[in-house]
Amino acid sequence: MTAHAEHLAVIAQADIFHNLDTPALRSVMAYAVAAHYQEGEFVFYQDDPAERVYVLAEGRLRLLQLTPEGAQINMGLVSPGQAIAVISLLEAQRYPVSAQAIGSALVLSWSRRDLHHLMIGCPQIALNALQELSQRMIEFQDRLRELTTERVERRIARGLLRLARQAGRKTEQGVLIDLPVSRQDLAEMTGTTLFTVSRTLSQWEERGIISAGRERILIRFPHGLVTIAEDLPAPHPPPSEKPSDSQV
Amino acid sequence: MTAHAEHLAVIAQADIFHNLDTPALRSVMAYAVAAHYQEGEFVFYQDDPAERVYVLAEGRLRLLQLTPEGAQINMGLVSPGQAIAVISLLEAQRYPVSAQAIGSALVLSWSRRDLHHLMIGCPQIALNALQELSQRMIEFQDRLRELTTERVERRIARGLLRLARQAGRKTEQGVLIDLPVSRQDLAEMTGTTLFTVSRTLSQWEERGIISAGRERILIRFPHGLVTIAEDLPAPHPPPSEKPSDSQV
DNA sequence: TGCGCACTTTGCGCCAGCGCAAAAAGCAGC
DNA sequence: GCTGCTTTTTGCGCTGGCGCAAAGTGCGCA
Repeated sequence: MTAHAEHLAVIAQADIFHNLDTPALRSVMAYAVAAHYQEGEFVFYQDDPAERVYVLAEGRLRLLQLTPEGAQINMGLVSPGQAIAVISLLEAQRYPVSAQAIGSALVLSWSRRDLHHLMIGCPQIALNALQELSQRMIEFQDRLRELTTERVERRIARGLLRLARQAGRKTEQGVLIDLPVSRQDLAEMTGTTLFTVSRTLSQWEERGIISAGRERILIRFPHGLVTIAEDLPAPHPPPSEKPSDSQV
Repeated sequence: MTAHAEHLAVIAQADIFHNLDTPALRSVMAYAVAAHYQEGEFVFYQDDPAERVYVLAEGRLRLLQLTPEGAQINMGLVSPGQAIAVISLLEAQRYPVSAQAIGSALVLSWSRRDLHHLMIGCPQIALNALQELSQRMIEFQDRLRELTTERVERRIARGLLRLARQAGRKTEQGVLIDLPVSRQDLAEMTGTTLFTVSRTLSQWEERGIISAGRERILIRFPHGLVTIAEDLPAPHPPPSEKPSDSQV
């Protein structure tokens, strides 16, 4: 389905189309194709020929990579305004990951040809894309470093903080991860197993740092997580719900 | 030092300046600054304000990232023609890694302003940069996946194969890694310790797959490494030097 | 030719985190 | 409220790979 005028605002919000003037935005829109996806549907599959560049308008996407053995790891979360599959700009490439909708999602996309054409006419788009990619690159470098040098507990703490940043919603209880996140998901994101994640979360729950349920995590005391992530000397014990463990 | 005409050929070779016409190349050159570095010198340091984009003309660079604890990991190798620190295009960023010369190196660089200006005038440059970044992104994703899902031995095998691809020189003995690579370096690249690397290489040496010395690695039987990297059922034993272990 | 340094090997002990199995707890649909 | 499915917890055993110490080796330099 071709994009309508209603999508113009969305396009203007996207990182990759920042700082474009209205005529430019209009021509971007003219080439856009919009599509809806339901929970669990795939926007594209890893290893398929990369032909379109996507921008997420609404909802969230999960990026998955399959290992040769069939195991699956979570390469990241896409929030509205982000572009994915920029690799499609190059000829004869394949998608390096699969993109799957979490909940329902609205996605805009452009063919390689069209976006290439738009970029030539409006280099700012290419610069924006470069910007976005660079940022993501840095994030990857950090994850890589964490993975090679840090213990599991720290990695999980960081993973949770990252999630909170990307999909956290403040409530009076604390920061709620506004997504169904299973222990398995967290394990994939941090390079460990669901067992270890489960044990670690339970431990944090006892300490009052978080409060976790089935595919639901509430961070009650974010600073506690930061402490673990940065390996600081444990600060004040968190404001626990329970009356007084230490005084009994 | 400002670039001279002699650098034009180098510039034309760089991935980021592919497919430019001669006038464009000339203006690129007009803004370039060339600099030489000796073994071990740093082109830039992590966390310094990112102000220039670099293209390696000759030699090799090592990208290093420091952990908060002071440990250091090897984030990659830069070969001639590659661009680094593209992040500098954005305002107010800092270099996410340090870049250090291996042997002597010739580096061209452009200021944020100038390169930005060049890209606006010639969008192809931005597209090329996007291309280069995308490729590197995929490599990072792969490393990330390997790190979370694969055993140490496989990671070392892959690391070695990657090195061979980037800096391998064919000889009649096999593929020689044309760089001083210590066990420590390999350990940083693959997320393990120099002890484990040492043990693993010794083992491979016994099997005749490689032949290693002080900061020197010769891959005698690349297929053996591939076998390990892909976890295939061990193929023919390698054509060992030693007369006949199995028949004695 | 010999010294000193940096890199490498090897032995030994240990434990963080994995892997599995089985039980428990949520959740959804009927 | 019951049934069945998915997610989560927990116990237990195990081992890959780390960490350290000490000895060995190759290389550059005087």
